[in-house]
Amino acid sequence: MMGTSESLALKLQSLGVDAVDLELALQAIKRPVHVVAGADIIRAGDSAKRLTVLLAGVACSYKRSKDGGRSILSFHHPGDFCDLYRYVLPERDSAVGVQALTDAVVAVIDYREMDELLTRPKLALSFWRATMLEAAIYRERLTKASCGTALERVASLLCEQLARREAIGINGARLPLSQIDVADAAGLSVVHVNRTIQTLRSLNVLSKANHLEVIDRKQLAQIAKFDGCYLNMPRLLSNWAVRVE
Amino acid sequence: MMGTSESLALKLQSLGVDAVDLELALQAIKRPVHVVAGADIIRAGDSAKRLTVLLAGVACSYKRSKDGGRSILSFHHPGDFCDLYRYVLPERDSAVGVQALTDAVVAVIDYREMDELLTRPKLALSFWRATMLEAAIYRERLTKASCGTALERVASLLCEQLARREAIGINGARLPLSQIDVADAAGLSVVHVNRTIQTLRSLNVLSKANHLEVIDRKQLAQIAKFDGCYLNMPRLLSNWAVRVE
DNA sequence: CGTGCTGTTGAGGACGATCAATGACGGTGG
DNA sequence: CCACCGTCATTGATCGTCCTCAACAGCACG
Repeated sequence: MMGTSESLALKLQSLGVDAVDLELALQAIKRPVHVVAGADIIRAGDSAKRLTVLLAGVACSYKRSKDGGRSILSFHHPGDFCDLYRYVLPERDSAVGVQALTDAVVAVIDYREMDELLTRPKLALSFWRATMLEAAIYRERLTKASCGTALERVASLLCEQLARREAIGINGARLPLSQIDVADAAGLSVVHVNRTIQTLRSLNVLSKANHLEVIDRKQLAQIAKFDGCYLNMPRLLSNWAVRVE
Repeated sequence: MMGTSESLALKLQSLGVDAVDLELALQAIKRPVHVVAGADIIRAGDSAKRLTVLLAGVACSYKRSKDGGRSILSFHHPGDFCDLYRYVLPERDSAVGVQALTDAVVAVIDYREMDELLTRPKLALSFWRATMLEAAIYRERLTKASCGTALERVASLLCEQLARREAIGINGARLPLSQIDVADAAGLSVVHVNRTIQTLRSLNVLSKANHLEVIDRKQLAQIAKFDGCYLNMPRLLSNWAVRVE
């Protein structure tokens, strides 16, 4: 797990964690395990006494509707904490689960060690920041989901993932998501997502390959009306145009 | 402001603040002012060195789209902090503003005093909880906005507001929101919100009066598929049915 | 070689947006 | 006191986006 904690380190640094605290936090991470694509990392309703951190791969937080449908609330990338909410809120019965979308590696921090970490005020503030960032992401998704067209929603989703991955040192233009994942996250039908993606391909924004690969980020950001500011990642400001008008 | 801080006290208590910390927090609240309906409480892009707390009235966080449209991200009720995100995230240019929807009273906590408050670990955790709760609200709104029908969206919105107001001791069935506010928050056109509300009226869920008044909460919660758990308010569990199926 | 999953294509229909007009109400100034 | 105005609520009609259903192609898997 030596190599796999790099993303986590970058993530924590972007949250303002200093060198000493970073070392402490990394030492608290224990028991890395592999998870196969499609498996649940956290079952809804389960209430373990530890935090789960994604170290490699892509996962998603999701809810099941009673008709069996999956509604994806957010994607997780390496360095993300998957269940911070369970630590902070006494709420027993969160209906939210976390599922691996690719083969993944996760590790844990026991609540006891987390308690220790939080005695350090600056570290506590950083974790608060992580939650604030999550809220900002939801907020952004919410506006796009409420008012945006399908094209905007999908483009916005892709921008967000690319930007977040960039922030943790993953610069590839390819996103390991299926169209089904995108549909469940954007709140669109698979059929329509397919057509939307084809539109993006015909605009030379996405590659013609049968996987999800972004060719023209600038145009994608334009279509999405994407303003990366809300992600609060200083490293990104140069790459993602700030909408001015 | 003696009377107006009751909601804030209830809110903080529901976040787990103990008596001592509560007293400290309340003492940090300064300079209450009246705001008329429609006025901005916080302008987007403004970066003041103080937190703003809503003490009375209803407000909303909103974003303006470039065509002048208003997209409401969340409503604020007495006791809510309006701009916690600015304190926590260095992000300078949040495009989010806060507007009073009714005549309101707001007060402030200077950042310096907030820094003091946060040296108390339990209080810091409570503020983190507040943000986590906000995130949970966004998450819930997101699922409804993505997958729900207009009826579900509107009903869900109303349930959320009623439940949150109940948690701070406001039990009235009337919500001081215009149909325009509901439309901007639900991501629907005013016209369609109007028709949706008429449907709810014909179902005897809303009163026939020309303001927004909920008659049958149980049915409203059913229509909204509302599960108040995510609001994490112990006092409410008895009133809002937990969806089981 | 079948079986399952993802991606693709076509056709019809529903939900909600948009445009336009009218009514109801309160406030303001003549 | 009444005419005028602005805001909010309401109604009708049309149109577009996206959903649903259904079928099929490509590919990995056992």
